[in-house]
Amino acid sequence: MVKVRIAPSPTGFLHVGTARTALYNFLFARNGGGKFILRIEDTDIERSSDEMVNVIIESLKWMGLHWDEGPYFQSERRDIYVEYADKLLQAGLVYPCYCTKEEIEERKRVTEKKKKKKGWKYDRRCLHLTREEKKQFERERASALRFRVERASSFEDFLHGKIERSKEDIEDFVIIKSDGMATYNFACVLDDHLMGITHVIRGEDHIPNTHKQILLYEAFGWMPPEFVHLPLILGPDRSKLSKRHGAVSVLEYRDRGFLPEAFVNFLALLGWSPGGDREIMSLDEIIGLFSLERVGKRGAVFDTKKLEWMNGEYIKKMSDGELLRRLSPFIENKPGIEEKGDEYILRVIALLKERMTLLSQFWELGSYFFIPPEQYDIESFTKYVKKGRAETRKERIEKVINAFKELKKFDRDMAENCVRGVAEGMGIKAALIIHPIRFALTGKTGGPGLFEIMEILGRDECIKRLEYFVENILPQLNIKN
RNA sequence: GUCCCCAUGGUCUAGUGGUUAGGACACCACUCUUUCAAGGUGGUAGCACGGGUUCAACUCCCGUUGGGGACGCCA
Repeated sequence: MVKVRIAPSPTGFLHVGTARTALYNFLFARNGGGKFILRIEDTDIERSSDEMVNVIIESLKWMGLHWDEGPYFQSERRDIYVEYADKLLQAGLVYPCYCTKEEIEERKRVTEKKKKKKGWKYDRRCLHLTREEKKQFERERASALRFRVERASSFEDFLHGKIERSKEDIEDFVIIKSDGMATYNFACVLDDHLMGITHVIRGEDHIPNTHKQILLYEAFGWMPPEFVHLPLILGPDRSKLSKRHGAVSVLEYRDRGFLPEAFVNFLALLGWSPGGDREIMSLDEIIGLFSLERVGKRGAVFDTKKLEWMNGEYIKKMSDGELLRRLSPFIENKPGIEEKGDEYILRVIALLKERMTLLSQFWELGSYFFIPPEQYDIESFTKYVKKGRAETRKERIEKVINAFKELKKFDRDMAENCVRGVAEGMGIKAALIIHPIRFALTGKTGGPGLFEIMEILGRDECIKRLEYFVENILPQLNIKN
């Protein structure tokens, strides 16, 4: 049975790239009936935080990636790492290193300056210490443990095939830090082996690490797992996606109004394709279709525009009731929401959902259903008037108000007949009067059909807003009648 | 700089030796409409280059170029 893991580090929020890695691991496990485990790689005690652990967990849950085991914490497995490190020490495969960070940095700086290029490798100073020097250091300094690299490393990557690296290109790397904690490479190998991980699916930026890890597997005499190095997710400039490209935190996407379904669907397609033309797929469908063979080798640019499009597709397909639930965090504290109630909001959702691409747009697009316009987009409206497509004579709008006052019933058809009737009576095209009315009611020049808006607002509210408009806004327009 | 990875339109991709190189996003135009979206129709745009292999290369091999990644007692 396959067993995979996602191993994020709680030194920051869950990154979009890590999220995609998590997703592919999850998909691979679910598709093959295997296990997906969560392991928190918090060997950097300084930089790890409980808060970030929670953020990671919340992010994975939001995406619907449920794990079967864990979370395991590497910070709790320290004794295991030390025990295994000791085995390597006994076997003479690792040696204590007393160099301080500063000393190493200094030697590195000097060497690189002399060679006029980058590419420092630990100089093995502590491997060649005399007995006396060693004794001296042992008394004065804490030691780290370095792995003695004596052979080349080679492994078969699932996606890339054979990847090799000569021993000259691998430095003697630290496996136990001077604080006694394992480094990433060491903890990772031990855990992957001890936890029975069969496939290590991770980002391509780990390829250099893999060579070190292979050496460790060999040192212990263990079978390494299958390695699958996924291409990276790129920013618009084709470099590794990072904060400077904009939002990279999963929760940020949630908060901006993306649906997890859309987010996951989009991420799945960033580097994988089911073949053919399918794009909109549920998580279950993706699980059924997923295979590592169909994962590409090319880094993919994270295209927010397409994500937004996809999100809009999901919103449009979603039932109004479900949408109401999803919308709640975005509107619960807005004015008028509480008073109007779900029934009313549902009617607004029906009008707005085909115009929304993000959940957060509901309020921007339709706040006027709940409170009178706070702002009127006079600039846009003026353009309209100048094109001769809107009428702004006070009397004409007043005629509509009066006609409305006569109406006993008020639904979209009544409102429409009424407005069109007034226009006809004045001998002008209905559109000329429709535009200013929309503007008076909503403060905007675009939006759902005017008569549908009217039906929801109700007769009295329409009259109120029209009167307010005639008195207070129209004079500001500064347009000759 | 060294090592490693990659290469189909602006972006995500289908393609697996013989295709008018297909789809989606974005963009443009038209259409629909009271507006904005959505929808419909159409359009611009691509196999990085050079050598091989082959009757035949986008597809296979090599090189060049270009892009990216790693070079931490971070993960």
